[in-house]
Amino acid sequence: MKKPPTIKDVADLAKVHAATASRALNPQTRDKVSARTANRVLEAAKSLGYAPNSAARSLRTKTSSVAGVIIPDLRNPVFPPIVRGIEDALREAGYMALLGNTDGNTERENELLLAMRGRQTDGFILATGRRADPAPPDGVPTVLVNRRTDIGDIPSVTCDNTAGVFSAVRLLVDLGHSRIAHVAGPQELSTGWERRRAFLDAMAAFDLEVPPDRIQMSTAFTEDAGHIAAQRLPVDITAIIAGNDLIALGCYSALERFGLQCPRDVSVVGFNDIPFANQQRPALTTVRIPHYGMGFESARLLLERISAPTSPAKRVVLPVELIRRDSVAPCSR
Amino acid sequence: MKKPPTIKDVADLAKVHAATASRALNPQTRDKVSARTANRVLEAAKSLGYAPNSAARSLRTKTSSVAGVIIPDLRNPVFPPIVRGIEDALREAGYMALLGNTDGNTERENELLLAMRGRQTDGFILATGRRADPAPPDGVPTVLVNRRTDIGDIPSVTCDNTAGVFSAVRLLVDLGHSRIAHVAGPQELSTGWERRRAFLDAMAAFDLEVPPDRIQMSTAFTEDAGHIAAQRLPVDITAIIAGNDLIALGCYSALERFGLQCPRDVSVVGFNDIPFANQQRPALTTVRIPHYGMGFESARLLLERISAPTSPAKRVVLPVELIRRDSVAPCSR
DNA sequence: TTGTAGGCGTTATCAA
DNA sequence: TTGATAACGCCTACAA
Repeated sequence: MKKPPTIKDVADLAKVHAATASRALNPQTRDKVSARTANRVLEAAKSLGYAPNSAARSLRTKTSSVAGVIIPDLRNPVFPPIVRGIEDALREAGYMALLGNTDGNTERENELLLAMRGRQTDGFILATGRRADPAPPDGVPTVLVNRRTDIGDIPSVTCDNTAGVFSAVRLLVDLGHSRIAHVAGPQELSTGWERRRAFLDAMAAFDLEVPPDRIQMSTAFTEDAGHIAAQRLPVDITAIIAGNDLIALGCYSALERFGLQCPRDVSVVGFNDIPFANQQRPALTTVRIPHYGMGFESARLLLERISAPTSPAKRVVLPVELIRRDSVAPCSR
Repeated sequence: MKKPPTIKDVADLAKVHAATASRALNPQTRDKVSARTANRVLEAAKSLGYAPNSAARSLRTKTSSVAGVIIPDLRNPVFPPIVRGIEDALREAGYMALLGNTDGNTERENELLLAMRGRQTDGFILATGRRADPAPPDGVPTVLVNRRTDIGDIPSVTCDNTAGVFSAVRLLVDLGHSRIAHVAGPQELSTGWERRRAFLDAMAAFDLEVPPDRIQMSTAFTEDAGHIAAQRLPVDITAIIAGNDLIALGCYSALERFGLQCPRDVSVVGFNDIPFANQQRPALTTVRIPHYGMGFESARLLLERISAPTSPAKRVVLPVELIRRDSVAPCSR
């Protein structure tokens, strides 16, 4: 178990001084070195399998090229592609991701933020979407993904929830539906709140009534919670827009329980287009959101902020796409 | 945005030398300092909001309390729960996870290993293990999860693929099947190889023939690859054991294409029990593996190795469970 | 273009 | 028990 090579080893092998090796190794300063020496150094580095010691570099430069990524739970199917997108964008810039799960627990989130900041994290990407979250640790660049705060003081990357719900409502209206219900996600999360908001706006735009009992709150973005909430809906509805796909699946099972068939009796639209949405019976009509792209963009935005921390807080909104499958049909009642 | 306090600031405030402050702050060495001074230092630290600079500490101690986790692709549904388990176990020990995806690309894997090692990673958990992978070069503690090498020189956490396949074969045999086929995963991966091996052994144990064309290789653990491989199977088979669930879904669509019904004409068994396996039509019978537990155990094992690097390489094998659903039925032919 | 020197914050070793 | 000192590996003025 020998110790990894240092820049000194590389320099010795290339017969230059460590300072020169440093300049040759760093693309930023490479042009302050003759091309010939630079090549020699680069080759020496490769032959030794040299990797810069980032602790030393961090100590010197006060940056770590590491971003903290904090999400509620990786097992929620929306997050893997987001995290993957983040990682790909970070990698392009030589950054890596420190990952942490909070299970929606604020205390744990704060612990994680503290622990990561102690590890010299250059910035944070948070997907832990409460609407009223306190501003993150000051001075450390932060970007929100898939959520945003009510006051727009933190840069964020979200998808166009409003347009997505509007297109779903429009589709149902075009199919003749008017008694449309909404099983909303948790209202303390920006996604749950925005989609309910958009639902009300869209229904109003189409001059359709929404009696209070046609909106039921699901306590979580899960199939079980959706099932429970859907059972409270009145029986005269002909279509449901669900807060997300898992809630939509909960609606499926609730309908089944009431002896109703989808889409014959009730149409259902989800949100997210998770994997396997197209394999459900019936295949789920849903609003596809660009998970990977949102992750990717959020990392780009973070990198931007890291290099220009005082730039104004952008809010990026990515377009969504309605994917029509078998869970919607013309209104029969 | 003023710079954070250093140990020197704490020492000055407590009127001691920095070295003493360091001893007082570190629980390990606290007893080398008088209780009175220790208290003074601790209070000074708190009042300044002191947090140690982990870059400096890493530089000095060569440890970082960070583990590198390298997987092929987070979007593959088996990995999120594994990674989550890893993270939970690491957190218990004050560790964090640096995550990297390789897409099965060896070059990228080496890049990642290098970059992570440069970041002072204390150890690695690899879920990318090809069977013939050489040991990681440089004595950095490493654990494989969900994979292992043919020579057992690297600690690993896997599930009992052999028992899983045996129980699947037994179920099918009990249902009267004898012309059982296997759509195997990639043979350079230990999971693909072990399951095929176990299939042959199990069939032999039940005195059943396996003509060569009843084993077809899938080039990847994906639905598409499974579909393609399944199309090459002879038509007289009455049951398929798939290398994993995604391959099993590929078998579903291949059967459909041949006008065969599952389970009426052909029974299908998968492996892994990914989310939504129970929502397929028909609901997939499969071998459930303890994803989260494997991740958790692998992190525990890594921590063990970090504290005792020369201990013998354990190989942990976790039990699996056959989940019977609607994709198997008594043999009708 | 290259070398020299100093310091980032912490901790381990040695001396008092 | 405490203090002084050096060193971890890298980067960057500054000097040559």
